[in-house]
Amino acid sequence: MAPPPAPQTMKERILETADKLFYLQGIRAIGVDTIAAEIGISKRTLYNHFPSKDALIAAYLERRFVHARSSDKPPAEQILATFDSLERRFAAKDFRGCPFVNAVAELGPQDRAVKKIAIAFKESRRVWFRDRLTELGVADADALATQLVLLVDGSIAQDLVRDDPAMARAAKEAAKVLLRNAGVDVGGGAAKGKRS
Amino acid sequence: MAPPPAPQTMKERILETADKLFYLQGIRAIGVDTIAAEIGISKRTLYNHFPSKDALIAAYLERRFVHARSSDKPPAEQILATFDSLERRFAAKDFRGCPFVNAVAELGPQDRAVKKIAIAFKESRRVWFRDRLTELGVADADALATQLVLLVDGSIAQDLVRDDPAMARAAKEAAKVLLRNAGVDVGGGAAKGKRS
DNA sequence: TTTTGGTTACACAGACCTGTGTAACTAGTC
DNA sequence: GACTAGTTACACAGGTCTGTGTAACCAAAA
Repeated sequence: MAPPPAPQTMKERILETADKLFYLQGIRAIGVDTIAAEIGISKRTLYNHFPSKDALIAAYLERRFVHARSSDKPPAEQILATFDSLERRFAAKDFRGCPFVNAVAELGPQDRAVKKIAIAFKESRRVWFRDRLTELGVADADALATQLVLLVDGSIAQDLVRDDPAMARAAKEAAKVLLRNAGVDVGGGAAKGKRS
Repeated sequence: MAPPPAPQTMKERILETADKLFYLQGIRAIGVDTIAAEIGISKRTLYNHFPSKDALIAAYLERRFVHARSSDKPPAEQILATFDSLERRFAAKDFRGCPFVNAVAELGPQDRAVKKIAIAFKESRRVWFRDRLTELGVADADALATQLVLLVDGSIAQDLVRDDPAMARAAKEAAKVLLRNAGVDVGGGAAKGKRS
């Protein structure tokens, strides 16, 4: 269960450090010198592993692209658990928004490569939601999945500027309403009614 | 009603151009040289009007901070119209996300000044929603207002990476469900039920 | 006309950036 | 021991950036 003692390769160490600095401080704000210095290697070594900073940026984003997995818990629970995990991440003080959105924001629209992977990531999450909703027998799973990712990305953006983990809880409450409205049982009463 | 023929001041011309370039290409991506060149003035003139690039950035964000006004239309309509206007803006090809979120994303967390104005903007929009909801007699206007801004920011983030104006429509549909759930009449049937 | 305020052209300091070139060093391997 | 692969230190080219200094210029006001 514990990952192997990790005889971490040089490439991995570079990526790990680039990840930390790029994500926390911004891609444009960090030079390759800084990354090399942080690890304690020479800039030359870094360039021996990555042909350019662009390649390093691409690898950084690829590495951030973790595909969500589905557990054996009930789909509705899985969906709502997404927002709980979001809240935990917001509470951590090394959270700084969605790396893909940030990358698109700071690298601009002309960087096709970055945009492509960002789109892929967003779509993968939407599909994950959709599949869970389909399992639940929701009629228009596609539309509802889109609405759920809006709540996810909205809470991320809000937390980025406000540093308020409660945004995740607000998103979860909204998600519950949307799910109930689609006929999904999420506990705590039927669709309508502001009773208590 | 029409604004005066605008004997635009130098300062205004600089701000206007800075706005266009900062917003479309990114704050870090644009140098003061570029802005001056675009207007056809010397860099010296620019620095005669703004003491530093930071000051220009601050002024750029201040200028973007337009307070939403409320019309005399019914509050529910006003709320939903927000998403229509969002969709129109998404469709325009010079839309590139929320300038405040983008600024925070690319300038990093240490830039207190930028973060402050970004927070103020986000909060002003939340308050606008809340006030409309209070007019409607919604019980927990605060909570619902937060959920609505999540939908707004979520659709903006999604459109930024996907260039898909339909995100605004999806947000609007979700907003309708949330409003109905709070007892607001938004036309098209009562709260629950997927009847057509 | 003279003065004055804003402007221009242009050079430049000082910093930082990406990326390369090179010679020396330090393992491990045959 | 000899060979090899990866690494290091370091200089440097060539570019960009912010911000300043300076002398000339131009137009409108006094």
